[in-house]
Amino acid sequence: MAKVKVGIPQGTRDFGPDVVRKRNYIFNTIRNVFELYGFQPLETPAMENLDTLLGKYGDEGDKLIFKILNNGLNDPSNIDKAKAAFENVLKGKNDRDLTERALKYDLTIPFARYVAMNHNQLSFPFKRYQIQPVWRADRPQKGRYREFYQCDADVVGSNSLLNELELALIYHQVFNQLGIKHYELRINHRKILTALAELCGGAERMNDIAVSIDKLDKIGLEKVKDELKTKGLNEKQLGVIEKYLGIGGNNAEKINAVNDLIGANESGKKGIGEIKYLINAEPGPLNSPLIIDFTLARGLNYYTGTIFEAKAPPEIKIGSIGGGGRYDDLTGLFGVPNIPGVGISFGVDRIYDVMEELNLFPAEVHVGIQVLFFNLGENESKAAFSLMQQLRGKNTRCELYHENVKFDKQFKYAEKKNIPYAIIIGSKELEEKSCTIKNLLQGSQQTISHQELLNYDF
RNA sequence: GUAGCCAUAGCUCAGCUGGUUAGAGCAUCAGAUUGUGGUUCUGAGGGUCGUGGGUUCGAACCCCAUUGGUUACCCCA
Repeated sequence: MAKVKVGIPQGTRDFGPDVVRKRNYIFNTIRNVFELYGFQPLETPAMENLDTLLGKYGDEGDKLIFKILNNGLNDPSNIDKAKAAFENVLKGKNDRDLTERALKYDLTIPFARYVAMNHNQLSFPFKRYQIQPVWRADRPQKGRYREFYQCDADVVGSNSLLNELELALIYHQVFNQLGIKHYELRINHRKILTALAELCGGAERMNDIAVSIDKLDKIGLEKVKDELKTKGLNEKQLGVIEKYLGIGGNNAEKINAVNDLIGANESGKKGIGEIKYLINAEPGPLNSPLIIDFTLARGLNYYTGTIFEAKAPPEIKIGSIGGGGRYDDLTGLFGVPNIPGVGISFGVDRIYDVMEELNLFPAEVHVGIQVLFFNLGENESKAAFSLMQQLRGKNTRCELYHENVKFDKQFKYAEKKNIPYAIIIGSKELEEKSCTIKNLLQGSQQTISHQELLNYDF
Protein backbone atom coordinates (compact mmCIF):
# COMPACT_ATOMS: atom_id res chain seq x y z
CA MET A 1 0.00 0.00 0.00
CA ALA A 2 1.69 3.14 -1.16
CA LYS A 3 1.36 6.01 1.25
CA VAL A 4 -0.47 8.76 -0.51
CA LYS A 5 0.58 12.22 0.43
CA VAL A 6 -2.46 14.04 1.70
CA GLY A 7 -2.80 17.41 3.26
CA ILE A 8 -4.75 20.61 3.35
CA PRO A 9 -3.64 24.06 2.23
CA GLN A 10 -1.40 26.08 4.45
CA GLY A 11 -3.23 28.06 7.07
CA THR A 12 -6.43 26.03 6.83
CA ARG A 13 -7.67 23.49 9.35
CA ASP A 14 -10.01 20.57 9.75
CA PHE A 15 -12.25 20.80 12.78
CA GLY A 16 -12.96 17.55 14.59
CA PRO A 17 -16.19 16.92 16.53
CA ASP A 18 -14.92 18.34 19.82
CA VAL A 19 -13.60 21.45 18.17
CA VAL A 20 -16.77 22.06 16.19
CA ARG A 21 -18.81 21.81 19.38
CA LYS A 22 -16.66 24.41 21.05
CA ARG A 23 -16.69 26.67 18.02
CA ASN A 24 -20.47 26.40 17.83
CA TYR A 25 -20.66 27.42 21.45
CA ILE A 26 -18.90 30.66 20.53
CA PHE A 27 -20.95 31.18 17.38
CA ASN A 28 -24.20 30.63 19.23
CA THR A 29 -23.27 33.04 21.99
CA ILE A 30 -22.40 35.77 19.53
CA ARG A 31 -25.44 35.11 17.36
CA ASN A 32 -27.79 35.30 20.33
CA VAL A 33 -26.38 38.62 21.46
CA PHE A 34 -26.59 40.04 17.94
CA GLU A 35 -30.22 39.00 17.77
CA LEU A 36 -30.89 40.51 21.19
CA TYR A 37 -29.77 43.86 19.87
CA GLY A 38 -32.01 43.66 16.84
CA PHE A 39 -29.58 42.61 14.14
CA GLN A 40 -30.75 40.41 11.29
CA PRO A 41 -28.80 37.67 9.56
CA LEU A 42 -27.24 38.03 6.13
CA GLU A 43 -25.00 35.81 4.05
CA THR A 44 -23.03 36.66 0.94
CA PRO A 45 -21.08 34.41 -1.46
CA ALA A 46 -17.63 33.07 -0.71
CA MET A 47 -16.36 34.88 -3.78
CA GLU A 48 -16.85 38.39 -5.07
CA ASN A 49 -15.90 40.11 -8.27
CA LEU A 50 -12.29 41.14 -7.93
CA ASP A 51 -13.21 44.76 -8.72
CA THR A 52 -15.48 44.82 -5.70
CA LEU A 53 -12.60 44.05 -3.36
CA LEU A 54 -9.57 45.71 -4.90
CA GLY A 55 -8.51 49.04 -3.49
CA LYS A 56 -10.63 48.80 -0.36
CA TYR A 57 -8.04 47.48 2.06
CA GLY A 58 -4.94 49.46 1.13
CA ASP A 59 -1.97 48.25 -0.87
CA GLU A 60 -1.00 45.61 1.67
CA GLY A 61 -4.55 44.36 1.79
CA ASP A 62 -4.78 44.04 -1.97
CA LYS A 63 -1.77 41.76 -1.96
CA LEU A 64 -3.47 39.44 0.51
CA ILE A 65 -6.62 38.87 -1.54
CA PHE A 66 -6.92 35.30 -2.79
CA LYS A 67 -7.61 35.53 -6.51
CA ILE A 68 -9.41 32.86 -8.46
CA LEU A 69 -8.07 31.83 -11.84
CA ASN A 70 -10.60 32.13 -14.66
CA ASN A 71 -11.92 29.00 -16.27
CA GLY A 72 -11.39 28.26 -19.92
CA LEU A 73 -7.91 29.77 -20.16
CA ASN A 74 -6.76 26.84 -22.27
CA ASP A 75 -9.44 27.45 -24.87
CA PRO A 76 -7.46 27.92 -28.13
CA SER A 77 -9.46 30.98 -29.08
CA ASN A 78 -8.48 32.71 -25.82
CA ILE A 79 -4.90 31.64 -25.62
CA ASP A 80 -3.36 34.88 -26.84
CA LYS A 81 -5.53 36.91 -24.53
CA ALA A 82 -4.58 34.68 -21.61
CA LYS A 83 -0.87 35.02 -22.39
CA ALA A 84 -1.11 38.79 -22.62
CA ALA A 85 -3.03 38.86 -19.37
CA PHE A 86 -0.40 36.75 -17.69
CA GLU A 87 2.30 39.16 -18.81
CA ASN A 88 0.29 41.93 -17.22
CA VAL A 89 -0.01 40.05 -13.96
CA LEU A 90 3.74 39.43 -13.90
CA LYS A 91 4.13 43.20 -13.99
CA GLY A 92 2.03 43.44 -10.85
CA LYS A 93 -1.19 44.51 -12.54
CA ASN A 94 -4.52 42.76 -12.43
CA ASP A 95 -6.08 41.53 -15.58
CA ARG A 96 -9.67 40.42 -15.98
CA ASP A 97 -8.66 38.00 -18.71
CA LEU A 98 -6.77 35.96 -16.14
CA THR A 99 -8.73 36.49 -12.94
CA GLU A 100 -11.95 38.32 -12.30
CA ARG A 101 -13.13 36.76 -9.05
CA ALA A 102 -11.64 36.54 -5.59
CA LEU A 103 -12.40 35.01 -2.20
CA LYS A 104 -13.80 37.55 0.18
CA TYR A 105 -11.32 39.23 2.47
CA ASP A 106 -13.73 40.49 5.09
CA LEU A 107 -17.47 40.80 5.57
CA THR A 108 -17.80 44.56 5.57
CA ILE A 109 -17.05 45.28 1.92
CA PRO A 110 -19.35 42.53 0.61
CA PHE A 111 -22.00 43.93 2.95
CA ALA A 112 -21.48 47.41 1.53
CA ARG A 113 -21.81 45.93 -1.95
CA TYR A 114 -25.07 44.26 -0.88
CA VAL A 115 -26.43 47.49 0.55
CA ALA A 116 -25.47 49.39 -2.61
CA MET A 117 -27.27 46.81 -4.74
CA ASN A 118 -30.38 46.71 -2.55
CA HIS A 119 -30.66 50.17 -1.05
CA ASN A 120 -34.04 50.70 -2.65
CA GLN A 121 -35.58 47.75 -0.88
CA LEU A 122 -33.95 48.15 2.49
CA SER A 123 -35.48 50.17 5.25
CA PHE A 124 -32.95 52.18 7.13
CA PRO A 125 -31.33 52.03 9.53
CA PHE A 126 -30.50 48.51 8.42
CA LYS A 127 -28.90 46.32 11.06
CA ARG A 128 -27.39 43.06 9.92
CA TYR A 129 -25.09 40.45 11.34
CA GLN A 130 -23.05 38.04 9.32
CA ILE A 131 -21.08 34.96 10.39
CA GLN A 132 -18.98 33.53 7.60
CA PRO A 133 -15.45 32.53 6.70
CA VAL A 134 -13.06 34.93 5.01
CA TRP A 135 -9.71 34.26 3.36
CA ARG A 136 -6.40 36.06 3.44
CA ALA A 137 -3.21 35.05 1.65
CA ASP A 138 -1.14 35.85 4.71
CA ARG A 139 1.74 33.86 6.16
CA PRO A 140 0.12 31.79 8.88
CA GLN A 141 1.46 32.00 12.41
CA LYS A 142 0.09 32.02 15.93
CA GLY A 143 -3.49 33.22 15.85
CA ARG A 144 -3.31 33.85 12.14
CA TYR A 145 -4.97 31.65 9.59
CA ARG A 146 -5.63 31.81 5.89
CA GLU A 147 -9.24 30.81 6.36
CA PHE A 148 -11.00 32.15 9.41
CA TYR A 149 -14.43 33.21 10.56
CA GLN A 150 -15.62 36.68 11.24
CA CYS A 151 -18.78 37.61 13.06
CA ASP A 152 -19.83 41.09 12.05
CA ALA A 153 -22.61 43.37 13.14
CA ASP A 154 -23.15 46.62 11.26
CA VAL A 155 -25.72 49.38 11.24
CA VAL A 156 -26.05 51.43 8.09
CA GLY A 157 -28.13 54.50 7.45
CA SER A 158 -27.71 56.13 10.82
CA ASN A 159 -25.34 58.75 12.15
CA SER A 160 -26.43 58.29 15.73
CA LEU A 161 -23.77 57.61 18.30
CA LEU A 162 -26.27 55.33 19.99
CA ASN A 163 -25.12 52.74 17.49
CA GLU A 164 -21.53 52.98 18.67
CA LEU A 165 -22.74 52.68 22.21
CA GLU A 166 -24.77 49.56 21.46
CA LEU A 167 -21.90 47.95 19.60
CA ALA A 168 -19.61 48.56 22.55
CA LEU A 169 -22.22 46.94 24.78
CA ILE A 170 -22.35 43.94 22.45
CA TYR A 171 -18.63 43.46 22.92
CA HIS A 172 -19.08 43.53 26.68
CA GLN A 173 -22.00 41.18 26.69
CA VAL A 174 -20.39 38.61 24.41
CA PHE A 175 -17.09 38.54 26.26
CA ASN A 176 -18.84 38.38 29.60
CA GLN A 177 -20.99 35.48 28.50
CA LEU A 178 -17.96 33.64 27.18
CA GLY A 179 -16.20 34.23 30.48
CA ILE A 180 -13.35 36.24 29.01
CA LYS A 181 -12.20 38.66 31.68
CA HIS A 182 -9.44 41.23 31.43
CA TYR A 183 -10.00 41.90 27.77
CA GLU A 184 -9.64 45.50 26.73
CA LEU A 185 -11.92 47.48 24.50
CA ARG A 186 -9.87 50.32 23.09
CA ILE A 187 -11.37 53.22 21.23
CA ASN A 188 -10.06 56.10 19.23
CA HIS A 189 -11.38 58.39 16.55
CA ARG A 190 -10.13 58.77 13.03
CA LYS A 191 -10.87 62.48 13.10
CA ILE A 192 -8.45 62.91 15.97
CA LEU A 193 -5.82 61.26 13.84
CA THR A 194 -6.79 63.52 10.96
CA ALA A 195 -6.37 66.56 13.16
CA LEU A 196 -2.97 65.33 14.21
CA ALA A 197 -1.98 64.84 10.59
CA GLU A 198 -3.16 68.34 9.72
CA LEU A 199 -0.91 69.73 12.44
CA CYS A 200 1.91 67.71 10.94
CA GLY A 201 1.81 68.79 7.36
CA GLY A 202 -1.54 67.70 5.96
CA ALA A 203 -4.41 65.28 6.22
CA GLU A 204 -3.00 63.09 3.47
CA ARG A 205 -0.26 62.09 5.85
CA MET A 206 -2.73 60.48 8.22
CA ASN A 207 -2.15 56.91 7.12
CA ASP A 208 1.63 57.16 7.36
CA ILE A 209 1.41 58.73 10.76
CA ALA A 210 -1.22 56.32 12.01
CA VAL A 211 0.76 53.27 10.94
CA SER A 212 3.84 54.53 12.75
CA ILE A 213 2.29 55.65 16.01
CA ASP A 214 0.35 52.41 16.19
CA LYS A 215 3.68 50.70 16.82
CA LEU A 216 4.47 52.77 19.90
CA ASP A 217 4.17 50.04 22.50
CA LYS A 218 6.07 47.64 20.28
CA ILE A 219 9.12 49.63 19.18
CA GLY A 220 9.16 52.62 21.52
CA LEU A 221 9.03 56.38 21.07
CA GLU A 222 12.46 56.89 19.54
CA LYS A 223 11.94 54.40 16.76
CA VAL A 224 8.52 55.80 15.97
CA LYS A 225 10.13 59.22 15.62
CA ASP A 226 12.90 57.81 13.44
CA GLU A 227 10.33 56.19 11.21
CA LEU A 228 8.33 59.40 10.91
CA LYS A 229 11.47 61.38 10.19
CA THR A 230 12.19 59.18 7.19
CA LYS A 231 8.60 59.77 6.12
CA GLY A 232 9.39 63.48 5.94
CA LEU A 233 8.24 65.04 9.20
CA ASN A 234 10.30 67.98 10.50
CA GLU A 235 11.46 68.58 14.06
CA LYS A 236 8.53 70.77 15.00
CA GLN A 237 6.07 68.21 13.71
CA LEU A 238 7.88 65.44 15.55
CA GLY A 239 7.50 67.55 18.66
CA VAL A 240 3.74 67.54 18.21
CA ILE A 241 3.78 63.78 17.73
CA GLU A 242 5.84 63.32 20.85
CA LYS A 243 3.40 65.37 22.89
CA TYR A 244 0.51 63.42 21.43
CA LEU A 245 2.10 60.10 22.23
CA GLY A 246 2.96 61.26 25.71
CA ILE A 247 -0.70 61.59 26.60
CA GLY A 248 -1.55 59.32 29.48
CA GLY A 249 -3.64 58.98 32.61
CA ASN A 250 -7.26 57.97 32.88
CA ASN A 251 -9.81 58.58 30.16
CA ALA A 252 -10.79 62.05 31.39
CA GLU A 253 -7.18 63.15 31.67
CA LYS A 254 -6.47 61.87 28.20
CA ILE A 255 -9.37 63.83 26.78
CA ASN A 256 -8.17 67.04 28.42
CA ALA A 257 -4.66 66.54 27.18
CA VAL A 258 -5.67 65.82 23.60
CA ASN A 259 -8.04 68.76 23.69
CA ASP A 260 -5.14 71.06 24.56
CA LEU A 261 -3.18 69.71 21.65
CA ILE A 262 -5.69 69.52 18.80
CA GLY A 263 -8.94 70.89 20.22
CA ALA A 264 -8.68 73.99 18.03
CA ASN A 265 -8.76 71.88 14.89
CA GLU A 266 -12.20 71.33 13.34
CA SER A 267 -11.80 67.58 12.89
CA GLY A 268 -10.16 67.28 16.25
CA LYS A 269 -13.03 69.01 17.97
CA LYS A 270 -15.57 66.67 16.40
CA GLY A 271 -13.60 63.54 17.20
CA ILE A 272 -12.99 64.53 20.78
CA GLY A 273 -16.67 65.36 21.24
CA GLU A 274 -17.76 61.94 20.07
CA ILE A 275 -15.25 60.07 22.18
CA LYS A 276 -16.33 62.09 25.16
CA TYR A 277 -19.95 61.21 24.54
CA LEU A 278 -19.15 57.49 24.46
CA ILE A 279 -17.05 57.55 27.57
CA ASN A 280 -19.70 59.43 29.52
CA ALA A 281 -22.71 57.64 28.07
CA GLU A 282 -21.33 54.25 28.85
CA PRO A 283 -23.80 52.76 31.34
CA GLY A 284 -22.32 51.67 34.61
CA PRO A 285 -23.63 48.16 35.21
CA LEU A 286 -21.28 46.45 32.84
CA ASN A 287 -18.39 48.36 34.32
CA SER A 288 -16.76 48.46 31.00
CA PRO A 289 -13.06 48.40 30.33
CA LEU A 290 -13.48 51.04 27.67
CA ILE A 291 -10.05 52.53 27.22
CA ILE A 292 -9.14 55.54 25.16
CA ASP A 293 -6.03 54.77 23.15
CA PHE A 294 -4.94 57.60 20.88
CA THR A 295 -2.34 55.40 19.22
CA LEU A 296 -4.97 52.99 17.96
CA ALA A 297 -5.10 53.29 14.18
CA ARG A 298 -6.52 50.16 12.52
CA GLY A 299 -5.43 49.33 9.06
CA LEU A 300 -8.61 49.21 7.02
CA ASN A 301 -8.68 52.57 5.38
CA TYR A 302 -12.41 53.01 5.02
CA TYR A 303 -12.91 54.02 8.64
CA THR A 304 -13.66 57.69 9.20
CA GLY A 305 -15.07 57.98 12.73
CA THR A 306 -14.88 56.06 15.97
CA ILE A 307 -12.66 53.01 15.82
CA PHE A 308 -12.74 50.01 18.14
CA GLU A 309 -10.33 47.29 18.92
CA ALA A 310 -10.94 44.41 21.30
CA LYS A 311 -7.72 43.04 22.70
CA ALA A 312 -7.22 39.62 24.21
CA PRO A 313 -6.21 39.44 27.86
CA PRO A 314 -2.57 40.56 27.96
CA GLU A 315 -1.28 37.21 29.25
CA ILE A 316 -2.18 35.73 25.91
CA LYS A 317 -0.07 37.21 23.21
CA ILE A 318 -2.54 37.03 20.41
CA GLY A 319 -3.44 40.69 20.06
CA SER A 320 -6.70 41.73 18.56
CA ILE A 321 -9.79 39.53 18.87
CA GLY A 322 -12.15 42.00 17.32
CA GLY A 323 -12.35 45.38 15.75
CA GLY A 324 -14.55 47.84 14.01
CA GLY A 325 -15.46 51.42 13.46
CA ARG A 326 -17.52 54.02 11.69
CA TYR A 327 -17.36 54.69 7.99
CA ASP A 328 -19.14 57.67 6.49
CA ASP A 329 -19.60 56.53 2.99
CA LEU A 330 -18.75 52.91 2.37
CA THR A 331 -21.43 52.39 -0.28
CA GLY A 332 -20.18 55.47 -2.07
CA LEU A 333 -17.46 53.23 -3.41
CA PHE A 334 -20.22 51.38 -5.22
CA GLY A 335 -22.03 54.41 -6.51
CA VAL A 336 -24.58 54.89 -3.74
CA PRO A 337 -23.51 57.87 -1.64
CA ASN A 338 -24.65 59.13 1.75
CA ILE A 339 -25.19 55.91 3.60
CA PRO A 340 -23.09 56.09 6.74
CA GLY A 341 -22.50 53.08 8.90
CA VAL A 342 -20.72 51.61 11.84
CA GLY A 343 -19.83 48.02 12.63
CA ILE A 344 -17.82 45.61 14.69
CA SER A 345 -16.31 42.22 14.12
CA PHE A 346 -15.40 39.26 16.30
CA GLY A 347 -12.48 37.02 15.35
CA VAL A 348 -13.84 33.63 16.37
CA ASP A 349 -10.68 31.69 15.67
CA ARG A 350 -8.65 33.86 17.99
CA ILE A 351 -11.39 33.93 20.60
CA TYR A 352 -11.28 30.13 20.45
CA ASP A 353 -7.53 30.13 21.03
CA VAL A 354 -7.93 32.49 23.97
CA MET A 355 -10.68 30.38 25.55
CA GLU A 356 -8.69 27.23 25.01
CA GLU A 357 -5.65 28.69 26.74
CA LEU A 358 -7.70 30.02 29.63
CA ASN A 359 -9.78 26.85 29.86
CA LEU A 360 -13.06 28.70 29.54
CA PHE A 361 -15.19 26.15 27.71
CA PRO A 362 -17.87 24.70 29.98
CA ALA A 363 -17.87 20.92 30.35
CA GLU A 364 -21.41 20.61 28.93
CA VAL A 365 -20.06 21.58 25.55
CA HIS A 366 -18.67 18.08 25.16
CA VAL A 367 -21.77 16.04 25.86
CA GLY A 368 -23.07 14.62 22.65
CA ILE A 369 -24.93 11.33 23.01
CA GLN A 370 -26.70 10.97 26.34
CA VAL A 371 -27.58 7.29 26.33
CA LEU A 372 -25.90 4.18 24.95
CA PHE A 373 -27.97 1.00 24.62
CA PHE A 374 -25.82 -2.07 25.01
CA ASN A 375 -26.08 -4.73 22.37
CA LEU A 376 -26.52 -8.19 23.90
CA GLY A 377 -27.86 -10.18 21.01
CA GLU A 378 -30.47 -10.14 18.30
CA ASN A 379 -33.70 -10.25 20.35
CA GLU A 380 -32.26 -8.05 23.08
CA SER A 381 -31.19 -5.37 20.64
CA LYS A 382 -34.59 -5.42 18.94
CA ALA A 383 -36.19 -4.46 22.23
CA ALA A 384 -33.47 -1.90 22.80
CA PHE A 385 -33.99 -0.43 19.37
CA SER A 386 -37.67 0.08 19.90
CA LEU A 387 -37.07 1.76 23.26
CA MET A 388 -34.35 3.89 21.75
CA GLN A 389 -36.67 5.19 19.06
CA GLN A 390 -39.21 6.17 21.72
CA LEU A 391 -36.54 8.01 23.68
CA ARG A 392 -35.41 9.78 20.54
CA GLY A 393 -39.02 10.81 20.05
CA LYS A 394 -38.72 12.48 23.42
CA ASN A 395 -35.66 14.37 22.30
CA THR A 396 -33.05 12.26 24.05
CA ARG A 397 -29.89 11.68 22.05
CA CYS A 398 -29.14 7.97 22.01
CA GLU A 399 -27.35 5.24 20.20
CA LEU A 400 -27.39 1.43 20.11
CA TYR A 401 -24.01 -0.25 20.07
CA HIS A 402 -23.56 -1.58 16.55
CA GLU A 403 -22.68 -5.18 17.35
CA ASN A 404 -22.89 -7.78 20.06
CA VAL A 405 -19.45 -7.74 21.64
CA LYS A 406 -17.97 -7.99 25.09
CA PHE A 407 -19.22 -5.59 27.75
CA ASP A 408 -15.75 -4.35 28.16
CA LYS A 409 -15.73 -2.93 24.66
CA GLN A 410 -19.14 -1.34 24.92
CA PHE A 411 -18.21 0.34 28.18
CA LYS A 412 -15.03 1.68 26.75
CA TYR A 413 -16.89 3.05 23.77
CA ALA A 414 -19.29 4.89 26.07
CA GLU A 415 -16.43 6.23 28.10
CA LYS A 416 -14.54 7.47 25.11
CA LYS A 417 -17.56 9.25 23.71
CA ASN A 418 -18.42 10.78 27.05
CA ILE A 419 -21.81 9.12 27.22
CA PRO A 420 -23.25 9.48 30.73
CA TYR A 421 -25.84 6.66 30.69
CA ALA A 422 -25.75 3.03 29.60
CA ILE A 423 -28.89 0.95 29.24
CA ILE A 424 -28.55 -2.80 29.48
CA ILE A 425 -31.22 -5.11 28.22
CA GLY A 426 -30.20 -8.77 28.47
CA SER A 427 -32.19 -12.00 28.57
CA LYS A 428 -33.26 -11.36 32.16
CA GLU A 429 -34.53 -7.84 31.46
CA LEU A 430 -36.09 -9.04 28.22
CA GLU A 431 -38.14 -11.58 30.11
CA GLU A 432 -39.40 -9.22 32.80
CA LYS A 433 -39.76 -6.28 30.36
CA SER A 434 -37.40 -4.10 32.30
CA CYS A 435 -34.05 -2.52 31.69
CA THR A 436 -30.99 -1.73 33.71
CA ILE A 437 -29.87 1.85 33.61
CA LYS A 438 -26.37 2.66 34.70
CA ASN A 439 -24.98 6.08 35.42
CA LEU A 440 -21.46 5.79 34.14
CA LEU A 441 -20.22 8.87 35.91
CA GLN A 442 -21.32 7.72 39.36
CA GLY A 443 -21.15 3.99 38.74
CA SER A 444 -24.63 3.48 40.17
CA GLN A 445 -27.30 1.42 38.48
CA GLN A 446 -30.92 0.34 38.91
CA THR A 447 -33.43 -1.79 37.12
CA ILE A 448 -36.57 0.01 36.01
CA SER A 449 -39.58 -0.62 33.82
CA HIS A 450 -39.80 0.55 30.23
CA GLN A 451 -42.31 3.19 31.21
CA GLU A 452 -40.00 4.53 33.88
CA LEU A 453 -37.21 4.70 31.36
CA LEU A 454 -39.32 6.76 28.98
CA ASN A 455 -40.05 9.23 31.75
CA TYR A 456 -36.48 9.28 32.99
CA ASP A 457 -34.93 12.69 33.39
CA PHE A 458 -31.54 12.48 31.65
C1' G B 1 8.04 39.36 0.49
C1' U B 2 12.29 38.73 4.68
C1' A B 3 14.46 35.73 8.75
C1' G B 4 14.97 31.83 12.56
C1' C B 5 13.66 26.92 14.36
C1' C B 6 11.72 21.94 13.54
C1' A B 7 10.75 17.09 10.73
C1' U B 8 12.29 9.72 14.12
C1' A B 9 5.89 4.40 15.30
C1' G B 10 -1.16 6.53 14.82
C1' C B 11 0.18 10.74 18.87
C1' U B 12 4.08 13.16 22.23
C1' C B 13 9.03 12.70 22.14
C1' A B 14 14.31 10.31 23.52
C1' G B 15 18.39 8.77 20.58
C1' C B 16 25.66 10.60 23.72
C1' U B 17 31.44 14.18 19.83
C1' G B 18 28.77 9.68 13.33
C1' G B 19 29.58 3.07 15.32
C1' U B 20 26.15 -3.60 15.17
C1' U B 21 19.54 -5.36 14.90
C1' A B 22 16.62 2.80 16.16
C1' G B 23 13.93 3.22 21.77
C1' A B 24 10.08 5.01 25.66
C1' G B 25 5.25 6.71 27.16
C1' C B 26 0.36 7.08 25.38
C1' A B 27 -2.96 4.92 21.78
C1' U B 28 -4.46 0.24 19.10
C1' C B 29 -5.24 -5.17 19.17
C1' A B 30 -5.25 -9.91 22.01
C1' G B 31 -5.33 -12.44 26.79
C1' A B 32 -5.92 -12.65 32.43
C1' U B 33 -12.05 -11.50 32.85
C1' U B 34 -18.43 -15.77 28.59
C1' G B 35 -23.60 -9.91 32.17
C1' U B 36 -20.62 -4.79 34.56
C1' G B 37 -16.02 -0.20 32.20
C1' G B 38 -12.43 3.43 34.19
C1' U B 39 -7.19 0.34 37.92
C1' U B 40 -3.58 -3.53 37.31
C1' C B 41 -0.70 -7.41 34.85
C1' U B 42 1.03 -10.21 30.32
C1' G B 43 1.81 -10.28 25.18
C1' A B 44 1.51 -8.47 19.99
C1' G B 45 1.45 -5.43 15.70
C1' G B 46 3.39 -0.91 13.93
C1' G B 47 9.34 3.01 11.43
C1' U B 48 13.19 2.55 3.67
C1' C B 49 14.37 8.23 10.74
C1' G B 50 9.95 14.04 5.39
C1' U B 51 12.15 13.47 0.17
C1' G B 52 16.57 13.59 -3.21
C1' G B 53 21.69 13.92 -3.52
C1' G B 54 26.74 14.30 -1.21
C1' U B 55 30.91 13.39 2.59
C1' U B 56 32.51 8.68 5.14
C1' C B 57 34.83 2.04 5.98
C1' G B 58 30.06 3.41 8.34
C1' A B 59 24.79 8.66 8.50
C1' A B 60 18.59 9.43 12.25
C1' C B 61 23.13 12.44 13.55
C1' C B 62 27.67 16.19 9.19
C1' C B 63 26.97 19.14 4.18
C1' C B 64 23.76 20.76 -0.07
C1' A B 65 19.05 20.93 -2.29
C1' U B 66 13.84 20.24 -1.89
C1' U B 67 9.00 19.71 0.48
C1' G B 68 6.00 20.38 4.66
C1' G B 69 5.21 22.47 9.55
C1' U B 70 6.08 26.37 12.99
C1' U B 71 7.58 31.23 15.01
C1' A B 72 8.89 36.34 14.31
C1' C B 73 9.05 40.85 11.03
C1' C B 74 5.62 43.45 7.51
C1' C B 75 0.46 43.57 7.98
C1' C B 76 -3.70 41.90 10.50
C1' A B 77 -8.77 38.97 13.25
